[in-house]
Amino acid sequence: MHDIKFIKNKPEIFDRLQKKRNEKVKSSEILEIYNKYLSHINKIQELQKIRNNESKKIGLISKIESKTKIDLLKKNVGNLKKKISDLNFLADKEYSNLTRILSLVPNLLDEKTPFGESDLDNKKIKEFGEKNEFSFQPLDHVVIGEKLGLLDYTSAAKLSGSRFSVLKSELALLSRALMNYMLDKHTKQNGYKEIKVPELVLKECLYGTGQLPKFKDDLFETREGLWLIPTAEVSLTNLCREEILNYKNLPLRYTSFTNCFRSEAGSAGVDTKGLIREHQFGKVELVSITKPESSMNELDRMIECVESILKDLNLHYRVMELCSSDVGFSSSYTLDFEVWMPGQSKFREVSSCSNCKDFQSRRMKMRTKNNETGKIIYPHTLNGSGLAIGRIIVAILENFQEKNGEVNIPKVLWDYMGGTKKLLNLKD
RNA sequence: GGAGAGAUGGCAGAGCGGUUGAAUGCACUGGUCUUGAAAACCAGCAUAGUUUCACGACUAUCCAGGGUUCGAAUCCCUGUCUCUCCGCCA
Repeated sequence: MHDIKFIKNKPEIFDRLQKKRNEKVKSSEILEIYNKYLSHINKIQELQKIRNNESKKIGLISKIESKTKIDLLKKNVGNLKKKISDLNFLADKEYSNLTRILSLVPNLLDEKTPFGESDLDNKKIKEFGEKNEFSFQPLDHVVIGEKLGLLDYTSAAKLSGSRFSVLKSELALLSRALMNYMLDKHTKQNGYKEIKVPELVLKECLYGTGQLPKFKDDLFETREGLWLIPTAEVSLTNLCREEILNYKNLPLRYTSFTNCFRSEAGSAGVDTKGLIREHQFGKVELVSITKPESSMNELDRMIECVESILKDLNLHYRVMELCSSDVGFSSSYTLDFEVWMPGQSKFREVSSCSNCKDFQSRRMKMRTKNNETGKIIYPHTLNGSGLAIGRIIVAILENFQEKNGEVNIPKVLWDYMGGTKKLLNLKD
């Protein structure tokens, strides 16, 4: 949510940065509604002041004055009440109009975010490792998994239809190993606090992080009005919704493994089979809540935490700076991590790290009191995948496959795999 | 799901329908004292909004939404949540 006073004071910046996103909103229409609202509010407060004074007067003189005189006073206040409630009705109308519009306006882009018209304009800022050499034609993860008898899409379709997976035996274990390894890394080495959170949340949470009201169609809603989270960012960030956080405790760093649920409404026909794009997938998430001035440093730190995992796994990846058309609704500046997938001959996103600045904290009324100034301020929120389990499984299957169809497990996972170092082809 | 109790400032916890935005304690901030710290003492300390160059003034808020009243933290209704007891259940 935007600070209306910012729009009022710096309309040209607001308009320029929204235009950079290709958004149509104009500060002028927003301010017009806001000014109408203010004029009602001013009148209301004036009348309320009179009402309060008159009521106090009645209380004071009620024991001395005659009944008729008091009744007259009461009648006058009664008239005021009617005017006040009429004006309140008008003010409420303008206010809900204002919030309805503002709730659909995306975050202001950071000046660092490059301009671009599609994901083709994203800028590569870093690359680590290099493409594996294969003496044979590397296979896609679905083929590898099915050949090994560890991925079962017939069963998945029987249970839940398309965009679901059934993982078996060592592959199910690999999924669990990755979760444990990543959580251990983030809690023991990277300073994050592990939290186990609900995966069904109230709509207020989704409003707070920015998925609602605009992206309703991407989410699953239950009959009871609870919503399945599309990412643990929702649950973790909303832990601090409507809180005044202790300034001294910042930054807060949370990590959690959850299942994530996405309807994938807009991606019909794309990646319909496999672990790349599923309705349900596991992900370890990182969330940081920081003082405003240190959020960009925190993003750098978060990136290192994500990189530490990719390096451990020995994966070839690149870091992309998202351009203006590709940065998400709530984010101001985003970096994506893409891992090379030889079976598909392309880089695929496995993590996205965003600085949402005070956009989410304003939406969810998360605040903190600056000790030095005594002012109430909005902290900055950041989130990053650390990482998406399904896509990392794809990366492992495709990058470490051998000619006979077997797959080597990265060394850091051996202990987590109970000593299993390789996915064996037991069929042949 | 049934029966009862409750929801007040960062936390704990008072509060007769009329200067109660709200006692008190803790926490927090500043000061005195101390080599430093602790302790003690003194002072400050809710949030949102309007208005003002500023000091300030004003308005709203005691879970949420309605209602009664000239006036509600205080009375009434509805909802949400929490706790205790019973039932059911991973």
